[in-house]
Amino acid sequence: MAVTIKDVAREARVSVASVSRALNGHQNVTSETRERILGVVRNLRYMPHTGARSLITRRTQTIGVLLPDLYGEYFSEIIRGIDLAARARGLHLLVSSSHGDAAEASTAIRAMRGRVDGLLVMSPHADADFLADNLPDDLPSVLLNTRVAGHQYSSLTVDNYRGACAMVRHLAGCGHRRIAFISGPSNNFESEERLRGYRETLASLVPGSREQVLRGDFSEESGYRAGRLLLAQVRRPDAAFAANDMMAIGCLFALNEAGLHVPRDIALTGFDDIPMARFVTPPLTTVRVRISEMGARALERLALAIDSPDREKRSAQTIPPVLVVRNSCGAQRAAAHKNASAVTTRGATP
Amino acid sequence: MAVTIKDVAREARVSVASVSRALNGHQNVTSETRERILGVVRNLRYMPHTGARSLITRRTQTIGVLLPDLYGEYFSEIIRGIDLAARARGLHLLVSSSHGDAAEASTAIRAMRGRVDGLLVMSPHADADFLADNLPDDLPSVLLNTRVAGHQYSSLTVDNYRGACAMVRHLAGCGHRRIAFISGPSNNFESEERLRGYRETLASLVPGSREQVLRGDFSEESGYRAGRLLLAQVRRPDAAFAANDMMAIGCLFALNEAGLHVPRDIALTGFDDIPMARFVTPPLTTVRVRISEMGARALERLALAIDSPDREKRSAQTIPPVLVVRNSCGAQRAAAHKNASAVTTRGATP
DNA sequence: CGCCTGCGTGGAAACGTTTACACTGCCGCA
DNA sequence: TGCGGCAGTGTAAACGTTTCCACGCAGGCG
Repeated sequence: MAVTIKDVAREARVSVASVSRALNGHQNVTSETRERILGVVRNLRYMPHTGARSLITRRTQTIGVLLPDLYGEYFSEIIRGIDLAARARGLHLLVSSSHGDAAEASTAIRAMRGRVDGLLVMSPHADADFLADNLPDDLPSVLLNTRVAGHQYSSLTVDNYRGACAMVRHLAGCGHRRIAFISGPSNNFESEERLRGYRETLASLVPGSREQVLRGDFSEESGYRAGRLLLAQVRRPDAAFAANDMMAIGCLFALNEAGLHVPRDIALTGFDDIPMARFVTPPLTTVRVRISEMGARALERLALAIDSPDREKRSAQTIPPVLVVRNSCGAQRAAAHKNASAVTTRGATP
Repeated sequence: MAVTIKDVAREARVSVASVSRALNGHQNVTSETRERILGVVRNLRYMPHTGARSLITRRTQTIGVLLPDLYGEYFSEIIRGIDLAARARGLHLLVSSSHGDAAEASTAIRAMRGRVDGLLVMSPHADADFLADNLPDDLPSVLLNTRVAGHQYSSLTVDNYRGACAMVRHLAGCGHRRIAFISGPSNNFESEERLRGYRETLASLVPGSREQVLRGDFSEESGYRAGRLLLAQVRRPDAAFAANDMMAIGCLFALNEAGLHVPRDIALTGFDDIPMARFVTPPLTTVRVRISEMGARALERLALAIDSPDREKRSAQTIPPVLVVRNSCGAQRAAAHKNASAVTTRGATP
């Protein structure tokens, strides 16, 4: 049986109230009794039961984090950013991954009731109905890259549309005309926005061009398959733009395997700027999202909302991404070297 | 104010006991009342307060995970594996990173009291004293790659020593004689074991050889610095073995930058087999740890210990790692292609 | 007809804290 | 001397559940 505050009180010959006061640093307890109590606490190796405490204080010092998945560098970076900001504020993290399953996401959120002070939800496949049904309205929440109706929730969203626009503009600027797009999963907000950016920019910038969309699902494997499909075409595009970096890397594998050289034979770009993008050969031209920073920022907003729920202003913030030009698009001659990848902001912030 | 079980009871004109029974699927409640209660639950959008529930049931369905850091693919993979296994068992995850700080690790563990059913601790810098002082002995725990005295705790440990031995043996077998080692942080169990493997195998296999150890800290940056140091030497080694993949990748950058070709000019290998190891050029010869699998296994053991604490047998399991030969060591001619990297078990399992 | 059984339900204790409130001395001041 | 106030401490309620126990009632059986 674990030692409780009562055991400490008995041993120290005081009431539980005094033990509580001593432990929480309240003033109204003599230093003598305080010392005695703390001594007993050490002896008995007493640790307060945080669960019981939070029942009465109504504070858990914990943030619930709901992610669609935990696989790959993208989510790893998100969590890292969140953790960084959480640690700075002494908050703990209860993480859950829903694997794109709405039912699972729903139960995950329910399971958090009473264990967290706020919710950080990243759910690119969620729609307004889902949120309305599942998000407790008494729990401060921040939505991350989630399709959101209006000003009903606090949200932080990467401007995927503009990012994709910037990339297509860049590729067109490099002289590429036949630009293929490797899309993410259907019904995914981020994927859809990136696709939209590709479509519209291609149509407006390269008149008479025909779009070519290869369906992927954000996984390396699907990028590889898309690459194989590209290779099989009679008239290959001169550039491929993958909706995220992992698919670009998978595609790169397929192209290399077939003996093609990127960017000489075909340009290839991605989206996200995961750490790995710098390390592949050639280094990937991509759209930088500052993933961990985004996670940290989301947590900051949530923490603010928790601390002062009264003046919580629910607003939708948009983060402009930034085009990062490396070697895979053929725009750069010089060999890339560490930390010196050129960063261009062309068109990312209008 | 959030809606509680009392509100539901009042609305449904039953006692809280019946509501509880209806919600938990107990038998002794007529289907009529059950329906009525569940209807009210839906109407009021009632969600049970899991915190209050766990106070009385003494189950939280949550596992505490303490990691030294959250940065990079290694930890990302660990978490993924843990999450995978946890989801399969309907368990939640409370994660904490200690950033190598013992005090922080200590408070993190304390903060978990009453919120978790068990603890998964990865703390390569912890010693027996720290564990004895901070690990509650009434809480089932599993230690991951942690220096552990004996049979006092349940633990899962990669055989870093043998892994390093296998790598040095392989490099020597490739004809390399001057083999440098880029070490991890001091006072880190895993780092020390890998260094020991390097030292002993080098001494026994290459008589008259002189070891060369460059001090790193597992970060890419430190690998890069080690690479610069290697380049500055009058008589360069013909192989460098980094204590983890990220340092090998950093080192690779430094070497490439200087115009050296790996493996022609110098062989380079790592440890861990993080996903990225396959994607760099040349693909990295390394020691495969099956990181996510290890995380999953650790969780399985913990879950078992929680379910039947009576017959919990505290034992120290060791996982034999496996040598993965790719191109960076110069042993292989053929171009690597997806999923076809040769896997050799030489010496990994005696 | 009376009693036992069993089923559905309600009352209340318990989980481990925090905290509002009450109490007890003691000190200082009028 | 008497009284107010205050500092230190204790009592008990509260947080939102689960569950033990008791109760009432219906039905079956002797």
